[in-house]
Amino acid sequence: MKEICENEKERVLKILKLLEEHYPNATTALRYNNPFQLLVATILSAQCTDKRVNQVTQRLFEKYKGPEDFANLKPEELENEIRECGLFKNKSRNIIESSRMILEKYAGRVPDEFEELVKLPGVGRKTANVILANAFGKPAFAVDTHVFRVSRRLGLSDGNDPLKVEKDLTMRIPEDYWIKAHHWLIYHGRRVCTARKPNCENCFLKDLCRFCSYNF
DNA sequence: AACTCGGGGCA
DNA sequence: TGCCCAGAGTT
Repeated sequence: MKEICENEKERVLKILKLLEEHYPNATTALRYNNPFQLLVATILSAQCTDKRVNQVTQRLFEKYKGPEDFANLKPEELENEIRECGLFKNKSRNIIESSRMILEKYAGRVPDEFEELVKLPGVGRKTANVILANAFGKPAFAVDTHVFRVSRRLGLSDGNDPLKVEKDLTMRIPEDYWIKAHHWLIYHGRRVCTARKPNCENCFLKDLCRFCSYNF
């Protein structure tokens, strides 16, 4: 039993090492370390590429900096600024309402506790963890659809819901890898381990992957 | 659990 | 041109 666990630990570390080799430039996808600006950028990132979010926020933050600038915007004004990110009506309303809550309830500061963050409209489990990890340097593993799918295929988790996957990943991956691993798994999920037709034949992880072991 | 929001990416 | 998506909220 102990031997199996040791082998599994080694397998996880090998996976991480290969991911690091192949995706050396994985950084925080959204540039902003300022908690509020990261919050806005992360809300915008739903169902949208980070490349486009960065384009939009670069413009946006030249005009509007902090929650006081967003709180009094008319929804239509903000909608026009963020239209290219899609889902703009929801995102606009959520950003404005979150800005107001941050001003009224949190004295203009983005809260640094998970339970408070998820009270903000537009902030769910994934967004809250992105902010905790990247803006506040707190231990958190953000699980999005790519992380969820790829982790399960790799056998990093057998969880059927994002929360269980999150717990498994935090158990199995060393904490100083969490932010990087988040981006590695996303890149891999987009480039190779896609939802419908994963390119297992050319995958650099195929020898270590549960999904491939089971299917080939 | 299924539906909605939505412009952009990609085959 | 049609399908899908680096989520979250509502029913």
